[in-house]
Amino acid sequence: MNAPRAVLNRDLIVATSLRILGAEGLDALSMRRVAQELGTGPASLYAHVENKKELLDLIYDEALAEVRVPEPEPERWLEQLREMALDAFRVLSAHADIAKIGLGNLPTGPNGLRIAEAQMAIMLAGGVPPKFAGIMIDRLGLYICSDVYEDSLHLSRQRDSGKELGSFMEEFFGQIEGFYRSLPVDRFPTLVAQVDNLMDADGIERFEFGLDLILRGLASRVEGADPAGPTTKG
Amino acid sequence: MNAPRAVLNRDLIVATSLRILGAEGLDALSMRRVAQELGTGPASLYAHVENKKELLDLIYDEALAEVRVPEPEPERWLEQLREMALDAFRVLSAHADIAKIGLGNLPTGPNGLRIAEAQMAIMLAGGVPPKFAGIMIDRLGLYICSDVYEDSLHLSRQRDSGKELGSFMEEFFGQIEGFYRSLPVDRFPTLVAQVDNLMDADGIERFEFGLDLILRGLASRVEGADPAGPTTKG
DNA sequence: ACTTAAAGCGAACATCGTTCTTCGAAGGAA
DNA sequence: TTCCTTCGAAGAACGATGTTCGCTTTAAGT
Repeated sequence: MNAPRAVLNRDLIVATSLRILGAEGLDALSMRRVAQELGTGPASLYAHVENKKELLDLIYDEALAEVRVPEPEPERWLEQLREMALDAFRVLSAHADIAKIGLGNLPTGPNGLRIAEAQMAIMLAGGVPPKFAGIMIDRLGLYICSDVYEDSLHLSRQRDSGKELGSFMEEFFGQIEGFYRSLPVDRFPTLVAQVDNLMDADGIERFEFGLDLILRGLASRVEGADPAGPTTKG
Repeated sequence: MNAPRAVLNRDLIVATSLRILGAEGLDALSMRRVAQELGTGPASLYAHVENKKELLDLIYDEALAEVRVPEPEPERWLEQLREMALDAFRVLSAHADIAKIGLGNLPTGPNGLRIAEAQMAIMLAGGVPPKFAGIMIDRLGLYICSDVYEDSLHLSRQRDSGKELGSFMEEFFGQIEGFYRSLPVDRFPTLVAQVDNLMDADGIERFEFGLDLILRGLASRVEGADPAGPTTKG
């Protein structure tokens, strides 16, 4: 019986984990589940990976590989920053609740560094003061990750409920809306009156709104930049 | 033997949990730990609390009780919004890593609602379009919670290391800085050149910078507001 | 061919959240 | 007072988790 040895390796473990994450979510991504998928036991994984945290960091950076980075065009620096943020949002959203891993971990993997390098280059080319650019990388990453993470919690709840996405969201937000409407008007007059404005706007809309605020704020601190920001919609 | 019965109740459990959270962190806050502190077993808690998630939601709202809310002054709406955000940041930071609970949970507790009501009232008084105000409450809450959460991860790591806070932070960021400096210059030229600008600025400074961006961005979308934002520092 | 270093892997440990089940005491009704 | 109902207290256990220990098996080096 010449069963092939050394079938296990780091890349295979990472790829398998990423597949499980996408299909079943972060809660289902246990060491045992990964091992099971590879036809072995959990102990076998520890020869290739320090611990679970390292494995998570690895699959996070692996997911970031899909984020595209452009060559800096000084005239379009704000638009480029915006495009990169939207692309990162798209990629992270596509990998379900991976954003939880990125929250609070500054980028040390090759792809995280690649993205940070591109952001820094774009901002410096655009004339953003280096000190601002340094903090901006941090703030942008935090905003993107936290927003995707928030969305992922809804998806996780939907997965647990077993319902179909559309009907689940409808029911979920319907309940929230009903809750807000049932609040005592004397204590929360403004909130109750504005329920509609609290509830409309879906995920991507909210993300773009906040991103636009941040970029407008940055532009207002950079000399020569259009204070109206990259978009003028609304 | 008139041993007092019914020593357990919701408020006592919440208060005890909040004390453990502050002293030992979120990781140490298990149902068993809370029960032990109350001299009983974990099963006893379930008579007063649905499950752990509900308990966490309760202590989160309890912590929010410390956030002060002002009467709206239409002329100072941006400053008031800023003051509330800083106050919430202060309160959440004081309760260690409680911010993780608030991430992704829209406010349904009495204190969360009280804060949202005040924010909405301030913005409407200041002339912010209701649709913007609705999203702003969401975006501000997300920004505050995610930033405090990021900080709490550092504190958690420091707690596990057993070291004193100052020396831990110094060592931690020293390692990160060293790592960045050791990167290959040909692949990450801009990043390596700007290490100093990536690392300076401590927690509160970063938070205020991002908050300022968001508020400037909002001001630029509201007619009649000062496009330079609430502060002009930097 | 023999040695050695390391991967594979079953079993176990210490946790965790939660549930089942039993016990006991408070409070109302007769 | 005495009985009965109700519900909180709590021990034990279930199924999971991340991780470690120790043994076996294999591949590579000399």
